[in-house]
Amino acid sequence: MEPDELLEGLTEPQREAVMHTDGPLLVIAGPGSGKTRVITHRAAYLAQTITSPAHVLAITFTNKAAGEMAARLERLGAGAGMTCCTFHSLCARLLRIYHDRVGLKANFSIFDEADQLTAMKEAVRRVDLSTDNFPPRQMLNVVSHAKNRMCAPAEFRAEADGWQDRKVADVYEAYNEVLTEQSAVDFDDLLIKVAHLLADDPELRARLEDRYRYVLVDEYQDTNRAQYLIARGLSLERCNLCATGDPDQSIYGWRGADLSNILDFERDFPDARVVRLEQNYRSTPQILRAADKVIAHNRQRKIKALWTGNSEGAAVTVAECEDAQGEGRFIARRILAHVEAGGRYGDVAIFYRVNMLSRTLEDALRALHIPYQIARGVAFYQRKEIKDVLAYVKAAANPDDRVALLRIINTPARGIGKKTVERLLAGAAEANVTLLELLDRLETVPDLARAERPLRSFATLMRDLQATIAHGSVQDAVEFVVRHSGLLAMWGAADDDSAMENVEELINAAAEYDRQHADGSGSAIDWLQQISLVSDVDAIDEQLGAVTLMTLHAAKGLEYDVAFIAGLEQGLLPHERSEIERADVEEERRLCFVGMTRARKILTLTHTRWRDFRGMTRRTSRSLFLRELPDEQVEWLAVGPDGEPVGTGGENDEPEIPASAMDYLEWRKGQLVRHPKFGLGRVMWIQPRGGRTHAGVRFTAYGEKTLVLEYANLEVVETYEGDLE
DNA sequence: GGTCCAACATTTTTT
DNA sequence: ATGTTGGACC
Repeated sequence: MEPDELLEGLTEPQREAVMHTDGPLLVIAGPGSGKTRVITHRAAYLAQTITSPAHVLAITFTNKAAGEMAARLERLGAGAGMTCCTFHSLCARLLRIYHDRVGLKANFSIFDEADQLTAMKEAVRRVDLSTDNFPPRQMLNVVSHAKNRMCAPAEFRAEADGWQDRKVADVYEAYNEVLTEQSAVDFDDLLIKVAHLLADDPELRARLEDRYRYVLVDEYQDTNRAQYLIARGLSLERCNLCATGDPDQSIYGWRGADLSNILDFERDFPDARVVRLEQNYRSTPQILRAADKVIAHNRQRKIKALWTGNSEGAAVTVAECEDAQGEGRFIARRILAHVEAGGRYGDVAIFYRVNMLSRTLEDALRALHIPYQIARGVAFYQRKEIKDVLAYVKAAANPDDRVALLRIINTPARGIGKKTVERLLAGAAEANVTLLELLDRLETVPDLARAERPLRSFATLMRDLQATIAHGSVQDAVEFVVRHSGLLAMWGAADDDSAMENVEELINAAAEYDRQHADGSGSAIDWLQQISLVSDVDAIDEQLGAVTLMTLHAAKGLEYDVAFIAGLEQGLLPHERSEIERADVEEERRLCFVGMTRARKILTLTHTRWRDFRGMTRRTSRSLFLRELPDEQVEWLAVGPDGEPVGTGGENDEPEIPASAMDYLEWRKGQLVRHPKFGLGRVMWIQPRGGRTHAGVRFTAYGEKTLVLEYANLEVVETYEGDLE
């Protein structure tokens, strides 16, 4: 496509953004304002007018977005040679090249969450602390936060306030050591190591800036400090940084995203051009107005004038359902109605705040035979059988990766027990060799006794696997593991068909990778890297013709004709963590805003009166955000248990939220109670837990249920004339 | 050294 | 409710 053609059909501000070639550019783009189109056309325009594609770097938020951008560029005839990727994959690639400058080997591992947890446990133990007082999970959070702020252990210690903090600094330092020993990095390291590389090596920085002369960063509102430094580092001299984003869609503050990156862009680049895209081409006025009304309640916000020229559509619907099952049925029926009216399943998405909610929704969809897919790419790779297979490949590809090797040294059980492993670890530490190397000189390890024989055959297995990896395809490597590791026999013995099916899928994925790298550019390490960096949305397939389920976080950047948001309840959206721990209700509101603005034509928000949570039922109250909707053009429905509307909802008949536990001292074992939904029952047990009071109540009609007294809205029944049991 | 069961905490969101 | 962990037992 010719440069002029790239400008066709663009509005004035869009054209301005596309044609701004040199110098800093900030595009503040409201939802549905054609942002993707603008950055794609701008990248193509750059590549065709003043530089070659090889000098353009486009950084997106997910691999999927990167892939789509590459595909669009190709359609525009400007794709070849351009780099489209995420921050993480860019950094991983750079580190494969410049690994020695940051103390890594070329075949370094990328630790996923589970690996990180294992490493953290070791770190806590190593500094002689108890995992009870320093929970590894929590430590990882603290460390990740520090890393996102580019705060190294030494600085962390300098800021430390009190004994506890200093100990955490020790843990942080030890954790990094544990990773480095294994030539491993975590997700945050990918970013901060590259950020440091750029800061500490001016010559290399200049070379990279020359390589990537034009940098585009999408979803800039969700970048953290390290990502900011990388973007800045790559545009230090030429300042050819184009950032696009929307402060109202910043939803990753909990992950260290720093809104000031986008808010201070003009201060960072005083001569920055700022383009605002405020016209929405996506949604009906009803949807946009509702979303705008909600987001307007945020106080820390720059006012943005969202408007649309789209024609009027249906009112936004709010449905109050009895419980999660009713909610699922309601949504499923609506989807069916949409399809009966000529719509397609693929037009529809269901969003929710927490993954847990997908379960009942899935049940409801399945019951009505509605095809669906869940955006959950990572979940597949977290399955035990998949992790086991991958651990073999990892351990062979990076012999320093102790976490991987220890995972599989006795999986399946082959007679290498805890004692033996301890001896091996001690032997490896003493001889300063990797475990894998030690396996080739077992004679130096004392007291192996009957473990020696399995060790020798394990050593042979791993050597053969390494040879397969070196000479064969990725598929060969995976198949070698499945065939020779004994895993297959283990699943067979356990009658675990799903494990075998999943591994089949893994082999397919490996084969697909091989096909895409038929030119010999692939490697097992690269494949593993790709897997480490998949995101949930990467798994979704628009062509599938199925309803798509995903979290609100995953929904960013996507759009659907018909969108549902489930679970608009206090404690869920906004999530209770944000209400209590931090004053982050505004981020929750932005999340709600993101969800609402995904819809093109029909937006339906649902909530339930009762919600099951960790095995107990509790009364809910309507989300704050529902109260913030406009009065006009919102239809309030009350939905019966079967999922059919039974009237108008929206009245305020709700119980006032949490009464203190003190009010419930009257509850005793054996007490007769009446529940508004389950009817008559008897209290079987009471147990205070975490500031709430849990109780088991046996209902005449519904059997025994576990309830939270503070939420359950129970009524004491003093005398009862009838027959209870 | 391996297996099985019970107690326990837990997850909000994700590269 | 579900998954993990550690301890008892084979």
